[in-house]
Amino acid sequence: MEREGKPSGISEVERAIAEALLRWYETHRRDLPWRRRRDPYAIWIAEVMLQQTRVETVIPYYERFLARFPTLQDLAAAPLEEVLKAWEGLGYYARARHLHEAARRLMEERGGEFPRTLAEWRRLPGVGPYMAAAILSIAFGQDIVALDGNAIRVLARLFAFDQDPRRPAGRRQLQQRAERLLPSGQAGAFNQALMDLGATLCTPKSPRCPECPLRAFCAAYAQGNPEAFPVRAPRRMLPHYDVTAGVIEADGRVLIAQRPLQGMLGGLWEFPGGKVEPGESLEECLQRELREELGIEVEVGEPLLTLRHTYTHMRITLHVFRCRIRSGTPQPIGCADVRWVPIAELDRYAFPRTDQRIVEWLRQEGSSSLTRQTTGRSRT
DNA sequence: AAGCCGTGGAG
DNA sequence: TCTCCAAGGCT
Repeated sequence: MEREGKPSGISEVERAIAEALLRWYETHRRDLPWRRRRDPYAIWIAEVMLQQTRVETVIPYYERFLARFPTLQDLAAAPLEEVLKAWEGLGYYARARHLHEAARRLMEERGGEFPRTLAEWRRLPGVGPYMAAAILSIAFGQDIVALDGNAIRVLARLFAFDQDPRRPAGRRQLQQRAERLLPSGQAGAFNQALMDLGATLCTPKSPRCPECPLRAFCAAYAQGNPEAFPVRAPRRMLPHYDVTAGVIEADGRVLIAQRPLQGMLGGLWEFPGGKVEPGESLEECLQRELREELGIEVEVGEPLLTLRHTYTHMRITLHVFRCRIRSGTPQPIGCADVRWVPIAELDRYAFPRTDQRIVEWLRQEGSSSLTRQTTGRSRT
């Protein structure tokens, strides 16, 4: 008794798995902001933000972003700077640049109409195989499997899948096996059910198998080693770098530079500086960086603060110094732009986390020195 | 193919 | 303090 529109040879077990999954999802699905609506724009924004990012982290960003850019038209019409500001602190900033560029293209080339095929979605910057499938299944109800990290983990355990799902061959294999499970007309629920299951029960460490609706079908559970799946590659050691940054104040303003649009933290603003080279002192590094990036000669003053930070592929210790310009006028030589900004207006610019901490420090320093001044004046 | 790309929370 | 890693995509 084959159902229509499905691959042939769907077994009773495969049907039972999908049924158990969907039944569990009906009662256990998480109430998330982007699940309260079904328009492609909202789903798209959520999917971009959720890349490699926890739900709890995304929610406040999502709410603010949709309030600020309610429609595709609003997003396309906005300056990139405002989109980056809305993204500030969320990380992986290329997502914001790609999202903005894609919105502009959708408006210009399609009159604001969203694609309805995988191939068309994939042509948009920032849209990969997962996101295209997720949007089409969730927002358009198309019968397409969307495998994210959660779904991959759930399925790898369900099948005790011994290949590496990050490699193309393993990925294709898992995709095919997932498609056999997909109940037609319910791909959106099916995909999200796998994600919720992976996020809440079938977690990377200490999965809560006793509560799992798929326990009876799970090969890894039967073997007693669910944590062994999916197979993962060993981690590499993170290199460490010493980095310097300069705070240059003049006439009540502080100098900030915008990072090049491409590459790490692209388009964000920072206090200029850079990596210390072998055999170089912190002061020498800062002088060299400011000469190379801004074309100015500086005198390095007092150290202000030291920050540690871990990025995806390196750790840094950031040494922040006050600096004074000896000669030259700052120009955007090794950066996208340069600006003198009153400390009170720094919050208009998008900074990476480390520089946000410097901004915070400057504000406190400013208010405390203001307190000192006020106290001093009152005594005079 | 494999390295790059942020951040914060959990354990 | 340290490791792991979360609704991936780009080059």
